[in-house]
Amino acid sequence: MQISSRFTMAIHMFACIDTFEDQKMTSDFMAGSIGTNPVIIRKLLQQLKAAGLIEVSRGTGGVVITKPLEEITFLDIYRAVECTPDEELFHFHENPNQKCPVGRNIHHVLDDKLVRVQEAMERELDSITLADVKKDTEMWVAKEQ
Amino acid sequence: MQISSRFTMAIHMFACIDTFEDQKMTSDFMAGSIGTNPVIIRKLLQQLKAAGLIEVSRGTGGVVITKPLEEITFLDIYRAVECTPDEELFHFHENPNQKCPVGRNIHHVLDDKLVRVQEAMERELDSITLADVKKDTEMWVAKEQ
DNA sequence: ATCAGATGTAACCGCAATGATTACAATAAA
DNA sequence: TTTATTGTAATCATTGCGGTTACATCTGAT
Repeated sequence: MQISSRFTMAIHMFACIDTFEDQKMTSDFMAGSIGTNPVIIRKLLQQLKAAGLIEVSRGTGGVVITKPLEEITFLDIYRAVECTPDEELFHFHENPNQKCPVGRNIHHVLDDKLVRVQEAMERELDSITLADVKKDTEMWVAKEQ
Repeated sequence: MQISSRFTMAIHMFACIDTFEDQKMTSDFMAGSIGTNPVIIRKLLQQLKAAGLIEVSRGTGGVVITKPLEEITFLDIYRAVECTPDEELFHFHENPNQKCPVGRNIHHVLDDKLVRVQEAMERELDSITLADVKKDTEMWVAKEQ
């Protein structure tokens, strides 16, 4: 299974908010840039707001990023929009047979290994920030000229 | 989204095949240990066979692991049973607006970063082998005495 | 006070993947 | 030939995703 496109959409949203800093950013505008529906954007806005990453102005519209870009990591965004049960990357089969020596111990054997994999992934997510996105966006846009 | 339980089920299957090496291993037995249906097991057997990790004896039953356990990594198993489109961990939103400077460049900006995260995860998956599982299974089973 | 333009949110829809289940043909060995 | 097993198709319920419509709510401007 893949990580849902909410993650890349959320990063795209931040890129819009920052790139068009001088304009009032609306869910309609972002939906247009991302190629989706404004309601999808508003749901993501709520998730990002709940995570404390943005503030949204009701009625008037407009979004403000609440922290410096270098303090918002991909992991922050991933956790904000990816609703994984118990934050667990791996779904463990739920009824191993306790009467079988393998079934009885499979969790003991695997849990730490799965955690290692998840942590490796999260470490890398945590090492990338929106400042990196800003820098590279500006670079690619400049390259267009 | 979570990685499907096929992954932990497949590892559990290998643990069964190895632990009960002296017995003929059937899909019924493994289904009993894992707590699922024999048909689920047989589909997984087909995927593991297609990946060249096992051989299955039709008619009579029985499974043979085709390589030394230390040569089968979690990444091998992950790739065998987890059917992700194009092996891509992240699902990218599909219609970024080419008329918007952000939408036009978002792939350029993000692709390498997403690859870094995926590679970090796969590197860790590749560092764990079935030999590790065998060792720890034996340890935990011994601890029961 | 009203209006225009936003957000917030509920209620659906269609689609796809997962895991489970039944059924049965094909196979191999006793 | 019988028996046990695999291979596989068909079906099902559930879940999550992404999309869409509808509408209440809010805010600032006129």
